[in-house]
Amino acid sequence: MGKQNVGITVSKKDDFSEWYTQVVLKAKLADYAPVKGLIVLRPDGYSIWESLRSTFDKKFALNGIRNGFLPILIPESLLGKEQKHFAGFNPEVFWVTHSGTNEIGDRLALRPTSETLAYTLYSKWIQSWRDLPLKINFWNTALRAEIKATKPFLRTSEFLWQEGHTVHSTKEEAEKEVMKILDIYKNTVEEELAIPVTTGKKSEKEKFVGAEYTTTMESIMPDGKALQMGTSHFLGQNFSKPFEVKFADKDNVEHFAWQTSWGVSWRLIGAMIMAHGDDKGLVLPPKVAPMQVVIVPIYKNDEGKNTVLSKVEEIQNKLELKNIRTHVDDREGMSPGYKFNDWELKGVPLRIEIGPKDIENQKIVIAKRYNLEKVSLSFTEIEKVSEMLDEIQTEMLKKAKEQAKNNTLEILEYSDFKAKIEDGGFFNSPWCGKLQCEDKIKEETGAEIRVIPFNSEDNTKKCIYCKEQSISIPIFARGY
RNA sequence: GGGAUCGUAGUCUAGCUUGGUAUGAUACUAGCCUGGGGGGCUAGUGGUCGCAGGUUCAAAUCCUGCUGAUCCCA
Repeated sequence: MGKQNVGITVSKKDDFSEWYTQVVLKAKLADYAPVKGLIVLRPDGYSIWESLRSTFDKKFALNGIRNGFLPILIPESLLGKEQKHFAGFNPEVFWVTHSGTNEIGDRLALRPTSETLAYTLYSKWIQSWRDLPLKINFWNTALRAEIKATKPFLRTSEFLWQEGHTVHSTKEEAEKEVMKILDIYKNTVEEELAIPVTTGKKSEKEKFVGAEYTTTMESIMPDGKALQMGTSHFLGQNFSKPFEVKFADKDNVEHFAWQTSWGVSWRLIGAMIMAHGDDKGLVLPPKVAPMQVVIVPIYKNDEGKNTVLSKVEEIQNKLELKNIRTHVDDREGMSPGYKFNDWELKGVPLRIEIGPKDIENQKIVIAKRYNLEKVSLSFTEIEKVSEMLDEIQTEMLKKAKEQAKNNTLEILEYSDFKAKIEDGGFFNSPWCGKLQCEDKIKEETGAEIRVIPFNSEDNTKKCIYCKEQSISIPIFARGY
């Protein structure tokens, strides 16, 4: 068997974009669908999504949020109820105009997001302060016709996500909810996917259309581009007014409610691929890996095979008792070397090798995917695999944090900004708060304000563009 | 939004200029040998050449339209 085209044929450093696409396809996470801009998730890709979903569901439940389901079609009359919101989404909406051969009068949108639909229903469901807070999350897909070149997980015309929509009786409670969700997002991404994020607010220019303000978490990818990892919006009463989401308070006065919406998508999978993968392929954080340990038995003849396989089964049972997701690669007719490369391409965190030599020495060989180290363990130390997985998870986050730190620069001079933007990275640069400067910087450098980190207010510096007094130090970067 | 490149077996590809039903590798199937880092030999399977139309006795090849992908720039 040749090695041509089986593995990743470019290096992550030299051709990041091609590298990414190859990893997605060759690790069998996803494939292209026969329609422009759409992808298909394969079991290994979907399994990662299911793992994230189950973690989020647990955390949402602890916060009093339950899951619901909304239909995919939204009548145009509803979608257009909040003007700014509609104007923002309209260019990328897919429309259903016919049922069979009959034209539909009020054409139907394939949901680009569900605010308008959800709030139409919320207005029916909410009458009293006793009905609040109302907190529902929806796991579904959203459709937005992408004009730009698409990329699996990062930009596709249909994407898997969750959208949460909550309603509160007070502004304070709603704002608190926005932050609670952002916190859940941050700790889940850091703990499960081992990707560090920076949280803060979006600028007025970049906020969600229809929101009072948008909070966000952003990450810097190894190629120096920023990726939005999730957003949590404070909607104020911008939707409750047009959609009449009203409630009678304890004093019997009718009030418009205060709302939030928030979402993360399968983009997180794309971020995980970029953050941790290497020239051999995918590297999965143990917590979300569909298989955490793969065992490759090695033997020369039937007799050796029986001895090895019975030991393999014993080890597999021990690991499974500790709830470690274990797979035995007993495929015939493939050399061990082929299997090693195959599992490395697919990013399985730990590989155990057992052959005649190991049986003789009462030991196994364990290879760690994230740093390609091999160590040996005696048969009596099998339970250490649990600790190794935890350690790998920790080390991966640590490594990603260092990477992010190296990609973050303090830039005070615009000439410096322009000179270094080609290499990418997060730039901490003072800003006066004016849209004009933000626009000019975007126009001249392609960089935008990705996030204004919490506690980044600073009026002691000069705006990177106009030199007037700064109000904060946002993070500028080119984005995906 | 602007530009460039490309679509031939699961994958990568030759052939296209100068029209004659497709080349090679790899993968896949079977058997034997192998087996601790992408194995060897032998014999097989697999393609309406992205889609639709046109020119022609004849189209992967020439023409038109459509569609999809990749990369670069704002």
